[in-house]
Formats: sequence, structure tokens, C-alpha cells
Amino acid sequence: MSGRREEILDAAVAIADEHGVDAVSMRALADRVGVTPMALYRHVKDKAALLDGMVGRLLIALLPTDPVEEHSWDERLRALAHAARKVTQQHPWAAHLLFSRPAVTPDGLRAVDIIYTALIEAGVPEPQVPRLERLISTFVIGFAASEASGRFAPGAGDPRGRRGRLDGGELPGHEALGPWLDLPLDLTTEFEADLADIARLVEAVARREG
Amino acid sequence: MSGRREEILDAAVAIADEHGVDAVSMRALADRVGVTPMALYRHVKDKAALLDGMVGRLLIALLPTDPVEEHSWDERLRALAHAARKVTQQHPWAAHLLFSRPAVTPDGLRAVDIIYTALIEAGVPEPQVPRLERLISTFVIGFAASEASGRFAPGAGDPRGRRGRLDGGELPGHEALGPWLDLPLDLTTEFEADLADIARLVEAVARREG
DNA sequence: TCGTACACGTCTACACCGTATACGTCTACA
DNA sequence: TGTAGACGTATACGGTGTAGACGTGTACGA
Repeated sequence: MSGRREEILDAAVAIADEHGVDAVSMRALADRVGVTPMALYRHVKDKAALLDGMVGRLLIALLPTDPVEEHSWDERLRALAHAARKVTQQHPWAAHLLFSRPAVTPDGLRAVDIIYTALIEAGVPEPQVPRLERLISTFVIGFAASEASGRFAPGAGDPRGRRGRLDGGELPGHEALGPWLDLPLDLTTEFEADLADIARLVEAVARREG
Repeated sequence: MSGRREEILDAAVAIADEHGVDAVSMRALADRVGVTPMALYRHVKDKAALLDGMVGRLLIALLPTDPVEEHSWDERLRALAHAARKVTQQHPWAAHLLFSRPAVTPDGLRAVDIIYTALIEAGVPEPQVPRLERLISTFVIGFAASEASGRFAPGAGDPRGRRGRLDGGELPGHEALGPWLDLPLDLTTEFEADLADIARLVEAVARREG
């Protein structure tokens, strides 16, 4: 009822945004809220629940603000996907938590429902809808998490460095692709292309027996 | 050179398998190896590097054992995907680490190369290959991580519970799907269906301008 | 008006964590 | 024989999450 819990969660989110999620300790959070560490336990079961709650606060941003009916199903899907990516860009620490904490909050459920209705409208046979929802959300969260945690980062996966280290015919694929691996990658347009491909995948499923 | 480091990493993996990754502390690991905690630092830079090394040990299992040439590109892709899922089923704690620790180890690179060559063979235009590699690996790792950390688990996302809690027209998608949401889900066949859809996606890209 | 719940916060304490620093010891090789 | 390096130990510091016992205010029914 009281907004005290939300106040605490938002303070925790602020700490994570400013100093990384590792800086969110019960002591640091208590300091920020102006209270003793143990006082936090009145509002949050334990540290794991605190992290859950923090993610929950972010899920609010996933939901569309304008009425849904005005857009086509693939526009709604794209909007949701971009909203998810935006959240993890603004709160990179949250990306991998999205995997462990399923969408059980009301806001999370509403996001899932957006995908369900979009897929139904696209003509996907109903038995296939839950599977495709999982496929799509898995990819979107995975992309966001990869981006946020540096799996795509040039520094980490730098192609130049990669091929330098080991290849003497050992990595024929890398060798064949040569220059294409050195291109700087624009993750926004890549994300767009991926979403377009997935939309086509949805249409193909709908066509198969729709 | 010495196998001491591998011995330590394997001990750490064993602890994680038995008691969860949180149980892998420098002290517990040292105990297991029969040594003082600080001795570990001769073989491992710090705890983060220890986790990296543990993941590295697991990546070995991703590579195919039998010669590659005998299988078609989509069979090779499927084999790799299944190997990845198997690893995270046997070592659930490792799933989300795959996102943060990019494939910079030799074994990781070889796995990426398998995808590259498969896509080239499928007829994907070369500029598109790296993008599709990321799309595929992102989905596969995402699926594995979701499964391993319970995002798909009935307990957490139980549809019955979900719909019970909030819907009064609030979740039209859930309502429309009704019974389909109550089906027990077989993640193995779902994974198969997903991979088949993605293979079709690859073929579509190859067809577009191949 | 009093009594009593109850929400909220504090204080103290414990067991555990990663790791910096300094010190031994054993082996190999010039 | 001396010396360098690999390997392990001992001690210590500052941090962590949280259990348990204890206060304090405010609201409400008798």
C-alpha cells in the first residue's frame, strides 16, 4: 500500500544506474534511503527479492502509452521490442536479470499479452502462439542482454584480434568472410533487420496452416 | 602449461554443479583442492577470471566429435544448438555467464566458425552472415538461459496462476488462448520446432538475394 | 482516556566473502 | 653453489547479507 517500498526500489535502481548493480548493497541502499540496513527488511524479503523488485519497476516502461488499436500487429511487436531494448540500454545491469525473473508481475503479463494478441492477429494458429511468444521474447531479451553485457562489443569480440590469434585453416568461416568481419556494427539497424526477419518468420508460420 | 589450472577449474565446476555457483567461493574451492585460498591466485587472476575459466572448460563440449563434412549445414547447426542446450542443462549455473563472457576462447571461436561456414553453405549473402550468426547464437543461448534459470518453468509462469490473478478483459490474449496455455510444455520438441523455423528463416534470407 | 496492536526503525552480532601483503619452501638450472 | 622462479602459507582488512532482540510512534476499539 505505502509507497515506501517503491521509494526503496527506485533508490536501488538509481544506485545501480550510477555505480553498477554490484554497488547495490543493503548498507549502501540503507544509507541512500536514510535508514538502517535492517530497516529495509520490513519492505523487502531479502536481497534476491530486492533485485526482483528492481526489475519489476523497470517493466513498467515496456507498456505502450498510446492506444493499441491504431497500429498493425507487427508495429506493436516492434514497439515492444524497441522498448525492451531501450530499457536495457538505460539499465544495463538489468538485462540478465530478465532471464531469471519471469514475467509474473502484472506489467510483465501485459507485455506477454501484447505479443499474444499480435500473433493471433497475424494469423498464427493458436496452438503455436505460446511457442512463438517464447521464441520472440527469448530473442529480444537475449539481444538486449548480449548488447548490455558486451557480448557483441568490438572490444571483446574484435574480429581483427580474433583472426589474429588462431587460424591456419583452423577457422575457414572467419577466413572466408574476411572483410565483412571488420565492419563496425550498428546494433540498431541490426536489431531492425532481425525483427523484420522474425516478422517474416511469423508470417510464414501463419501461412503454413493459417 | 601445468594442468594445475585445469584441475582447479574443474574443481570449481564440480562445486557449482553440486551446490550452485554461489557456493563457489575462493575458500570453498581452496578446501576442495586441498590448499590455502590465496594459493589459487597463482593460477587465476581473480574471481571473475575464475568464472571465465570455468565457462571456458565447458565450451569444449560444444565442438562436434565426428568429421564435419558428412552432414548438411542445417544438421551441423542443429547439432551445435543441441550441444549448447545440453551443456546448460548439465551446468545450469553457466547459462547466463555465456552472455557476459563472449566467445573469445579458441573453442568459442571454433563454435562461431561452425555457424559461419554453415550459413555460407546455405547460400546466405556474405555481408549478412555475421548478423545471422549473432541472431542464431543469441536465440540459442537465450533459450538455454531461459530454460536453465526457470523463465519457462511452469512453477514460475504457471498459466493457471497467471490468469487467475488479473484479468477482466485486461489480458485479452491470455483469455483467447485459454486452454492452450495450460498444456504442459515439452521444451525439447519446442526447441526443435524453433530451430526448424530459424533454418527456414536462413533459407529465406539466402533466397532473397542468393 | 487508556490499552493494545502493529508498522517501522535501530542496535548488535555472526559468519562469510574477496584479496593485498609479506613470508616461507622446493626445484631447476647456470 | 647460487640464484631465480613457481608454488603455497599466514595474517589481516574491509566488505557482505541477515538473524534476533529491542525500541518508538501512531491508530483504533473499549
